[in-house]
Amino acid sequence: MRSKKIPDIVIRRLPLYLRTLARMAAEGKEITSSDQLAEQLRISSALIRKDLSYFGEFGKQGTGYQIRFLQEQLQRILKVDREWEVALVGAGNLGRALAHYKGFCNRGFRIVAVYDNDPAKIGKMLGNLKVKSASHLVEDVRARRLKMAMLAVPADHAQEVADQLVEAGIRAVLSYAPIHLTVPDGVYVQYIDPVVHLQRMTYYLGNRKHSNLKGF
Amino acid sequence: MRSKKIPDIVIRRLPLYLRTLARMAAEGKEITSSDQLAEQLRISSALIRKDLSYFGEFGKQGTGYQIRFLQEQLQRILKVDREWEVALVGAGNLGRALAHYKGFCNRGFRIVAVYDNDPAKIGKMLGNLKVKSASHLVEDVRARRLKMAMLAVPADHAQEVADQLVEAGIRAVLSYAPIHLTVPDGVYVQYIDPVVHLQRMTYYLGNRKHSNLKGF
DNA sequence: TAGATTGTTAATCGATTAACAATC
DNA sequence: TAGATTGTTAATCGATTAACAATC
Repeated sequence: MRSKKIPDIVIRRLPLYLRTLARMAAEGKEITSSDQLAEQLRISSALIRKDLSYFGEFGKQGTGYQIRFLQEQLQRILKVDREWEVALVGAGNLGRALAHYKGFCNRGFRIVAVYDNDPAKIGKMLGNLKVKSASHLVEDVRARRLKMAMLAVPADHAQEVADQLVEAGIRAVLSYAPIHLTVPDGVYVQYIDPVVHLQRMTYYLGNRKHSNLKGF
Repeated sequence: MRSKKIPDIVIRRLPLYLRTLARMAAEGKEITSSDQLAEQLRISSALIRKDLSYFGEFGKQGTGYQIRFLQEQLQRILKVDREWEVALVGAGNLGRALAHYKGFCNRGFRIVAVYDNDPAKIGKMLGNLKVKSASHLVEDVRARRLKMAMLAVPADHAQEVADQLVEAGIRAVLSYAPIHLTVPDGVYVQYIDPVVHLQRMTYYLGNRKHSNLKGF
């Protein structure tokens, strides 16, 4: 089963399954079905069953899936059955929001260091972390063997910082800068750009205030 | 050309084209080609030409695309050749970061109102906006005829706020809450959940610190 | 048992790519 | 003109769905 290459599009859905399972577990549910998951996620139940079947047989005919068990399996598959230590670069408003965000810790991640190049910010506390000088980034990240980083710096510094992160041994970057980063093979980048998401919706919005006035 | 339904996956790429074009324009370039765009975006040039051809003929054989012109066309298609007024709900750390973010204004969006239900935050300034009570949200948003909103509230309030936004006439929501929102047909939702993005990368990361020790 | 739901196959659907005539 | 690049078609590739035997 693990033998043939699993499509990235399948991998990309697994975190969504995990999130829905967590929700169900929080509601006290113990068992679910591909139909229930499908309804929550607005995809077909066949797709969910097929996705899961790449990795094993996690359900029981006639019953469905044990939520706790399926969570554990997906966490293992996605390698979030552990805690990844993450570096954060950028201690501006966005960096602060990320540093304070409570949602990382129980889903596999913890920010363990914050860097900035602004002397006014270096030394200040962000949550329970002291902001360190970006000049220590490379040696520091390498010494701690960090593999993941979040990038919350202005667009015009993003590539430069990305280069440093790669040099320091970072393998996965979550970038909030609205530019495409160039990185070597084997380094993974995901982007979050709120404007892109907003622009994906405006296409579908009618032009006029009174959209019930069809044709006018 | 506008007659047959355009696949959503095409629409989803247009903002990325727009972003790359903006970058090129900022660098002083005036003309580009599907090959150049493709290289930047790591997709095939044929795909770019095909995507654009859904909407018209924007290039010139032998020459390529006038960057400024293509930007204008894409902005028009995505309806971001205007400024959309956006409501922001949630004045916590994330809300603050969004309120201060400079990247909205020149890409079609402006936050014009901020709401929170925390008495300690109501009345405070967030950037140049005064935080208003969430109790005014519905009448306020409706009166201003706002069509878009950003949701930066804790997960356990997100659905409730989403319901209010829909009631107030909001047609598109960008949600930062890590849960699936249920909304009526005709209301569009996009999600930003950094943990999902992180979890999409860990699958590909080796387990061990010393990943050069193959097999051990 | 009867009912429900899985895992899986084959069919369908849709998206991407290769190729090239048109043409700037 | 010669070279370059578009817009578009047909072929390929990949993803989703429908259906159902297996089985809990």
